[in-house]
Amino acid sequence: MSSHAHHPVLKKNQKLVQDVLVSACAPLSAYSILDVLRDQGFRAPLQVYRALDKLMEFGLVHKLESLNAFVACTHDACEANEPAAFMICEECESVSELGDTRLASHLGKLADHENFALKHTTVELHGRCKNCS
Amino acid sequence: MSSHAHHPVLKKNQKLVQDVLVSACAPLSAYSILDVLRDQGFRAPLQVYRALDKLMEFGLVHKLESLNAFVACTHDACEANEPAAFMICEECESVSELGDTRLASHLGKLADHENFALKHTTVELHGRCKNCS
DNA sequence: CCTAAAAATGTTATGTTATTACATATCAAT
DNA sequence: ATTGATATGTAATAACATAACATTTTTAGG
Repeated sequence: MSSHAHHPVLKKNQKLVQDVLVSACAPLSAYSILDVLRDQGFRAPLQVYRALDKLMEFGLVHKLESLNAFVACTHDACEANEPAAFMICEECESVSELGDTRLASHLGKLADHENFALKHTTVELHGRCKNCS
Repeated sequence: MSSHAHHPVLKKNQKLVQDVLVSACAPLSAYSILDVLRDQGFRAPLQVYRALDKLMEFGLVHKLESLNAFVACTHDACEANEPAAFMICEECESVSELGDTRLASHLGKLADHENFALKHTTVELHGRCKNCS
C-alpha cells in the first residue's frame, strides 16, 4: 500500500515548508509561509522559495499560477504524472486537485494536433464549490 | 462579416494599450507596456493596469497567469465566450489561442460533476511550438 | 575516517508585479 | 448646467520573486 516511488528525504527547510502546506486549509503565498516559519528561524523569502522549488520538483507541491500561491499535493503520489486540474473556490478558498486522465489526454491530443511538444500544463478552474453554492 | 457584438468605444489609454498588444509578437508584461507608452505620456503602472482591466472585461485582452503577461485576443470576436486554452512556446515565446469547444465542454462537465459553479478557466500549455522543434 | 564535490542554507540587496489612496478631469443623461 | 458615473493622473506602498555571494552540511569516493 506504500507509494511506489521514493521521494528523496526532505531537508530541514523543505520539511518545514511542506508541513506548513499540508496543515493549511487553503493555498498559501510564499510570504505567508515565511511568516509562519519565522519562529523556526526563517528570515528571508529565498529560504521559502528554494524549499518550494525542490518540493515542486519532487511533485509534493504545486503552484497555483492564478493565485501566486502554493498547495501541497493531495495525490499521495503525484510523481511524474502531473495533476490534471485544480478547482479553486472563490468563496472559501478551498482547492481540490483533480487527476482526470481524459482531460490530460485531451490536452495531449490538442498539442499533438498542432505539433506542439507539451512540457507542462496549467489548468485552474475558478468558481464556487459545492458547499458554497 | 462584421462582429455581431459591439464592444464599447475604447478610451484613449485603452486604445493605446490595445494597440501595443496587437502589434506585439509575444505576451507583454504591464511594465513593458508602460515602457513602450512613456513617449505617449504614460507615467505610472496604474495607467496600464486600469486599461488592461477594461480590455479584459471587454474580452479584447487575456492575461497569461503563468507568465504574468498579457496578449491581445486573436479571436476577432472573443466576446462572452472564453478562450479555451493558450499554447505558449518556451523557445520563441509565441502564443496561440485555442477555442476548442470540446475542451471547454469537458471542463464544464468536470465542474458539473463536482457541483462546482464554474466562472472562469485558466488553461495554459507550455512547450515547444511546431517551428521550434 | 578524510576529503573533495555537490547540495543546502544564510543574508543582503534588488528586481518585478500589482494595488491603495486620493485628486482631477471627462463624459453622458437628464 | 448639474449631477453621477467613468476615466485619468500621481505618489506611495504592498506583494511576489530572484541575483549574488558567503558559509555550512551532506554525500560519495579513496
